[in-house]
Amino acid sequence: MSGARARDPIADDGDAYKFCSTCAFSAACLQSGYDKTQLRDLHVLVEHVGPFAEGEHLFREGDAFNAIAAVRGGTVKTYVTDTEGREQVQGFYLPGEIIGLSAISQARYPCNAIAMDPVTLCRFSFSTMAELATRMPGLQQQLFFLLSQDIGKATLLAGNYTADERVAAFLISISQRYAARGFAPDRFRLTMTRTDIGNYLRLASETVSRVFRRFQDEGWARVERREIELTGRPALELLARNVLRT
Amino acid sequence: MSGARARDPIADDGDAYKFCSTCAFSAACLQSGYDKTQLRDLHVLVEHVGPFAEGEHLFREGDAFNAIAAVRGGTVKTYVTDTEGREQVQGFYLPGEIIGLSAISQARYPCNAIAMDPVTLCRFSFSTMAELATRMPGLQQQLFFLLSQDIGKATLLAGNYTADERVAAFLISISQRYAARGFAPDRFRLTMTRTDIGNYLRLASETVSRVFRRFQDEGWARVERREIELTGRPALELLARNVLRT
DNA sequence: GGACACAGCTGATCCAGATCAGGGAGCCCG
DNA sequence: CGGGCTCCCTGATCTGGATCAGCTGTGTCC
Repeated sequence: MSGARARDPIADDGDAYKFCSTCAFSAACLQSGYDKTQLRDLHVLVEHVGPFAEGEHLFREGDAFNAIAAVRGGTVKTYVTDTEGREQVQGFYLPGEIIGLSAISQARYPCNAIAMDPVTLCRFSFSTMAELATRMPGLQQQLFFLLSQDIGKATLLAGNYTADERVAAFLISISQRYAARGFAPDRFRLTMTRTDIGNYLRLASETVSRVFRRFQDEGWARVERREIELTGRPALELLARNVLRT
Repeated sequence: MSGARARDPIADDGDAYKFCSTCAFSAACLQSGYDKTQLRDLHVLVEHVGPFAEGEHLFREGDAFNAIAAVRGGTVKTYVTDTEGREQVQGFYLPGEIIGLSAISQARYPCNAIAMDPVTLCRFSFSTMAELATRMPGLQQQLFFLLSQDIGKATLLAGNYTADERVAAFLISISQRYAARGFAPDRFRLTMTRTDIGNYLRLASETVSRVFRRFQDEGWARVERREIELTGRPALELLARNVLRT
């Protein structure tokens, strides 16, 4: 059934003493040295929410911030709209990844978040979590880690890259992130349109199409509508190297 | 003497119970409710280092990370070099701003940091600070705040903007950051070359020159080598609006 | 003072990717 | 089943900013 699994990645259920295995917080959990009471504290503040339907907003720019959330299933897109009404996609969030960290400093969400397909979340009250983090150094570390990681991620796309480099980095990044959560890395289904990818990579959707075609002609990928198969990883990784800094 | 102050911004000295007034950590200090012992804890881990000479590296990509630092005086540039040897500037840090937060997640600095002019720093051991943060919720909050703020900053430059928008945003941002620390906002001296500005904004240095000239012709700024005077703030702010999201 | 290096400016040309235009394929709904 | 979506693809043209080339002004070192 690994084919089916690759097509519809969803985090497995956690239980009272274990996080969903894909979750970015599982690392905090895996650290030994906490008694069950503390783990229960951490679990108590998790609230499973959703499903949100495709196109539904999880939050909007300016909404009061009080919770961060881990994606359990589905894909979330965050974006802002500029004064000319053009959409700038800030990120895509796959199962196991954390949304909302950039909202801490302003106490309001600085962007909109929308479900690309049916989305379920684990929501954590941020203030409760921060309070708990003062008693659980491992949790505090994990929060620092996640925040710092997001700075790095945001910095990557700010660079000066060609369309080929950007698209390759996009594919390799998606692939790596699926792989890290245990999903098939070389075959997956994109949940977003070419326009969304373009708005994320700062390219026109036509350019995204053309680069996909070029990659296919080179034998580096098979692209059929949203179905992607990576057939020439090394070449793509070489292109992506500058962007991803690997 | 405010003219002289504008030309050479430097943070005032702190003392045993007070941070330098420009420092990003002063907020944690201003919060009431801590006894002097705790404040002393915080001060004890501050190490004044420098001065670093112009062109000297504060750290290099790959160096082990153990401390974050607040700029006390001077300007710091962070940058990476791509596979073709081209420099990508990631940021400029003015007095009061914090360097090194993006290193937390990897335990190594992900970029180089170099002094643009004589630089002095307040260096804080990060592990000690994190440990202290478990006992000082205000400090923990401040760290979360700073990290989250950096995510937002990094996101800004990733957008899709014209050369005019980028340069205007650069000038307004520098101006606002000086203003926030109590320095003259409409008249300042850039410490970096046109090439550095271009590498930061993802523009050729020639383009930066041409945009400066255009701004001058429009009467929005007086530019003479590195000396800048903003004479048409509203127009520049309008241009910068999309980038800075204000 | 003279020679050299480097920062900055400006003009001419080029090009990657945007924009414009049109066409086809899958999909939902009456 | 047909009509009208939206998404995606592809070709033609345009353009903002890069690149190339050359010049000027300002240190700085001998």
